Amino acid sequence: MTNPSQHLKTAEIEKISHLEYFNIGVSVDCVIFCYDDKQLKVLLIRSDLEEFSGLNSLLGDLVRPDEDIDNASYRILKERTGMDDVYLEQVQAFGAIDRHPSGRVITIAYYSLIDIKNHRLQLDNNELNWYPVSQIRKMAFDHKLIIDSCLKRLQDQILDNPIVFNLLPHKFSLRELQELYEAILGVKLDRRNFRKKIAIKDWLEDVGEMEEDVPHRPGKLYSLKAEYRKKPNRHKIPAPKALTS
Amino acid sequence: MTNPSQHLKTAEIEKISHLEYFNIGVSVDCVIFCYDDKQLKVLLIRSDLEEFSGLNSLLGDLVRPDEDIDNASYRILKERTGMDDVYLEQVQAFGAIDRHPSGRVITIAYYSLIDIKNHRLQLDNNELNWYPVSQIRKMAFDHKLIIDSCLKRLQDQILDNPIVFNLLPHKFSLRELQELYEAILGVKLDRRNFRKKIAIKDWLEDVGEMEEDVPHRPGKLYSLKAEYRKKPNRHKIPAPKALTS
DNA sequence: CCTTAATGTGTAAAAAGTACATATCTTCGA
DNA sequence: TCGAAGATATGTACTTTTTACACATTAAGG
Repeated sequence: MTNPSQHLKTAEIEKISHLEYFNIGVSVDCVIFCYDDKQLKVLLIRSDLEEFSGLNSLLGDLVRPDEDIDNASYRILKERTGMDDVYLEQVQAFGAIDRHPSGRVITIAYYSLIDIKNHRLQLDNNELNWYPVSQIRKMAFDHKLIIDSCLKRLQDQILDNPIVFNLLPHKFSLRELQELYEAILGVKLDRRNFRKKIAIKDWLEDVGEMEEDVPHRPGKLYSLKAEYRKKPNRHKIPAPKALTS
Repeated sequence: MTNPSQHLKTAEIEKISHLEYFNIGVSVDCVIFCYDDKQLKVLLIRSDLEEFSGLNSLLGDLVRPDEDIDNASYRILKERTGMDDVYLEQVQAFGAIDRHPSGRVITIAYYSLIDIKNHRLQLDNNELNWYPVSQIRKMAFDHKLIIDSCLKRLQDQILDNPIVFNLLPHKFSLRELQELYEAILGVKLDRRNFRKKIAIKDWLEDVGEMEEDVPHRPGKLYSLKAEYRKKPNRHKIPAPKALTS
């Protein structure tokens, strides 16, 4: 009737850590969304595992023992995209026994929203590319499942929380915003009803400018009100804590 | 630009598993809800860690290397309550560096809904008890945070999904159901509007019986329609898979 | 048999969501 | 420079959902 995970004293951890319990790897996988060419896209990399040759996988890495899991996902994002002020949110853990062909690795899935226009990242590396979510089929590992879970979470959140603006430039037109919602939700929306709904939320302010270089009548530009634009916490990597091992 | 978690070949895993990366423990913690005495309660155990002396903690355990994380939470529930056909759902992982005083342990939180009336479990062990959610203050580890997250998830789900019935006996009155919703959501509901809303969902069927032994006019009894009563998947513990270690 | 305490039920008003059409502005090409 | 094309901007009637609210009925208990 006691709880082994509580029971562990320092000495005991040392004793068993290299035996049964601590033989599980923990990784973080990031579903990095962007909005480009009127499509919701995800950043994927060609898998370098033989078992998954020809398939893509998410960006991920093992969590370091002295690293918070949120920080691990920020680190991956920073390493891959160079960006560090991004929206990131944990979705859930995936822990099927055979999800990793090389051993037991439990992964924690995060999704991220970035503005591709502001941060043009170097994709010279042709192993790393953006793929439209709607066209993603087979993936390495359980990554298709992870993407689906993250997309669903995103869809559930955009109606109540002003988060999609992380996918857009600072200034945008209502048409762009509507097309983004349509891309995420996978439905067509009525323009007048959409504008009414957005107006009620009172998230936006008119920046007093108009679209430029569009081949039609330009629309007004808006931006998210500052009060909703709160930066995510700075995720400094803290000094390593003295560990027991 | 490569992904260490993918890179791992069997030999490499063996080489590093006892070094840096695999020195993280993975546990599962269960927020086991029941409904009793018109209150939502959680099953807690007195912590046996010195650091948390006098505090309660959730029921949890380390995940075994050959065990699916969902199965780990079922195992804990089975061990602690004797029940194995329960509603269980993962919420998220908690992975702050210093959340466990004895070392690095990442935990995955689940919540569970059980009907205390049907399965009277032996609480002779006075280290293990039910506590009203509304009265829980300080907890061992980050378990207060975990309980709050699980409660929020539960609150978000009960309006759309017929899951609260896992907390009730097979037959129940609409008053009992309403009181349960009130206990979970922490608000008072209007009786007529509540009944209308439940009627629209069409989840219930009249069992043709009345309450008994109540000190007032008895109400009709209802039960959840069979089509919504789908048992959770049987979670057999699978044969251990050959592992690399 | 009278009191108490709960069950059971409907309607009107307000709010939110949906369907839908016309005038205006800018570009572009004839 | 004029007209056509294509997008912006906007309001209203209709439907659905949500909310607020009161009274007759039933069984238990003294």
